[in-house]
Amino acid sequence: MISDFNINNFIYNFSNYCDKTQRKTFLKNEVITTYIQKRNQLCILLDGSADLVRYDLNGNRTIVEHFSKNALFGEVFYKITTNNELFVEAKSTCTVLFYIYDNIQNKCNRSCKFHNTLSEYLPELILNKITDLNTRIELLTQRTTRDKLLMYFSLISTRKLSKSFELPLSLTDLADYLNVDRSAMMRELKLLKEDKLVDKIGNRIILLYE
Amino acid sequence: MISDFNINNFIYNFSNYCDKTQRKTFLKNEVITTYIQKRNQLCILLDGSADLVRYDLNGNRTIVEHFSKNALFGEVFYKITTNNELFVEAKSTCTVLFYIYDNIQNKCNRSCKFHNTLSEYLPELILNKITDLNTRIELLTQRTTRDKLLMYFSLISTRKLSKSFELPLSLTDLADYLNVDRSAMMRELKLLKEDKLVDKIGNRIILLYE
DNA sequence: TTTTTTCTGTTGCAAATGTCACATATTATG
DNA sequence: CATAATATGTGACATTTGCAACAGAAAAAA
Repeated sequence: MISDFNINNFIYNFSNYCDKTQRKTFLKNEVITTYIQKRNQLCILLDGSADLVRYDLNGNRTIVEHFSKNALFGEVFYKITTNNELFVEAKSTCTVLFYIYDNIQNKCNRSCKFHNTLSEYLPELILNKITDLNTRIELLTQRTTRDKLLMYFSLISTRKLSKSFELPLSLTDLADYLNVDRSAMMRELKLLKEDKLVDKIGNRIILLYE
Repeated sequence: MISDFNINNFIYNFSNYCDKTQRKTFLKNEVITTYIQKRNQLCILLDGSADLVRYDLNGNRTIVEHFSKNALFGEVFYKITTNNELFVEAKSTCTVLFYIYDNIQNKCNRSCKFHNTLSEYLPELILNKITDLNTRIELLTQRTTRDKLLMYFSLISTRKLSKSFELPLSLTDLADYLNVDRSAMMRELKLLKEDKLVDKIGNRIILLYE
């Protein structure tokens, strides 16, 4: 397991010494990158959180992925298939490492400490990314809005080790993340309350089952 | 880019010489593995095709992922979050390499040719897996059944370099892959034909737009 | 071959979801 | 602070989707 200390340590100490990487800071709501060209750009979110967002022709907004600290993203991971534009938007102040991924073996030079360390950490970061994507697919393949909400709540509950937690998202964003209409989601949330499965006090969700 | 020749060559020649791997063949419809325990199993599909399938409590069947030659799968990539059982089922005769992934650096011994070669190829296989998962998410986040069908057809069309192609799936499987009810999907398919966007002759789909 | 099973195609109806419109609350911003 | 912008919450109505049931076609098994 990679500790936050380790990864931050390695990035902050070495990334500026490698001429193939770039480190940049973004304010909330700034666009970190777009997936339009076909660059081999690989990004590591060193700090903050961000969303990969798509707007379709009907004006629907979808939060395709949510990234938090140490997440990997970027165009290397994407084959452009649709005409829709994809943006990575900062949800808070973000520090991002940009890196052109040609080949992990293809280091800038043999003794570049940054690249050696990146090679060491990358497998675990990648494994985390894949499990995140699989979890995302599990969530999206829930058949009903109710099931999506319950699974989402269950995920956060597990992460926070509590049946009661603050939503880390606005309800508007949650609907865009679950790929459902916001007002339809609000209705389902009300039904969950009426069925005494979930309680909601302000921004706090309390799971009432089990 | 990894050629099929290279990867098969390396696997078939070396996998038997490494005591940390296992190679096994499965017939159509056999269960290759389940995602129940939390082993660090990593599998490489050397030949054939397979589906990751989930059955939920209501009897719905979902094809979570589809794997073809050189795909990676296995429990390493999965955090078990739901109670649902996940199976990997062979769709044709499959050859699968099983490998316990503790650490890619953690080779059986320094001179094991298999592990050295695996280390070399794995990054590209992983990159392919991530792009596949991202494409899967794009498909699942289409808002309507019509959009899902059109995107799916577009993906196959691009892959086959033709507006006319045989469906590689039964319609029943396609519905389970798009996460929609089969008869509802059939209805939408009929509407697509009526709207002259798509033609369907037997198993063959012809895209009529653009 | 015959029989059985699975797949395709279709329908009416019920249920779920999306759309729109609006009021109020909350949060940003000048 | 006042004002604007955004988010929450709700309801009536339209549309989409799911469900169940069935018949015929195709494929698999005996």
